[in-house]
Amino acid sequence: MELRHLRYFVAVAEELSFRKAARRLSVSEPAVSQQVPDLEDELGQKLFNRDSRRVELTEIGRVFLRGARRTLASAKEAVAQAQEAATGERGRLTI
Amino acid sequence: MELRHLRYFVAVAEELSFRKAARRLSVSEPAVSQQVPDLEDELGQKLFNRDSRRVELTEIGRVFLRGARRTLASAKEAVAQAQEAATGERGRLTI
DNA sequence: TAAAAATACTCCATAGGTATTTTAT
DNA sequence: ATAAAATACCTATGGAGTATTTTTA
Repeated sequence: MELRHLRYFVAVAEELSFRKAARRLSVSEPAVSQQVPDLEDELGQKLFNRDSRRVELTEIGRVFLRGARRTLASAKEAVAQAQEAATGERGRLTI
Repeated sequence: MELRHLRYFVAVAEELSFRKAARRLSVSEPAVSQQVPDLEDELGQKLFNRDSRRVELTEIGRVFLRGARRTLASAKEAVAQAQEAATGERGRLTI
């Protein structure tokens, strides 16, 4: 599992559409149609109920969505904290 | 940035050795020697001071280590929660 | 000179694209 | 008939391996 899987999953969960998620992610729809099932296979759990007409989160998908968002936010924060630490360090050095 | 970068970074940070980290990750040392600088490049920050003799975390590396661990733990927990939800759901259905 | 990281190179797995098919309304 | 997901197929990016070089204590 990589952050890419989580990014794609969250986009589909928020758009409730593979096409719209793909557009938002700036990738093709088949790329999303590949990665989401890959993630489901790795988890061994269906995250969406879907047919050609509607996409909806499963109960497990709703649970995983919280964890996926939390993880992506954590990654983002880790980067931000490193940047802040760098700024702080530079500040200390150049004073 | 992908979870792979964080896994490799944390392994090096804990082993303070690219070789030992590679062994622990069951990959070759050059794989680690490639991914860690890739991560540093993406962050725009050095995470380790290193020469052929010693590897040590930078101040920024120490900050990022906390975030990387937290993120990996979050990903792990997200999976665990999905599995637990699946177990609970199965339980409810089969009662 | 020994031990570890970095580099060079090669290979291949897979992410992603285009085209097409399937499916449900 | 339409719209969206799934599938087929192909390409190419980049992750990873082996061999080698560089570095420094």
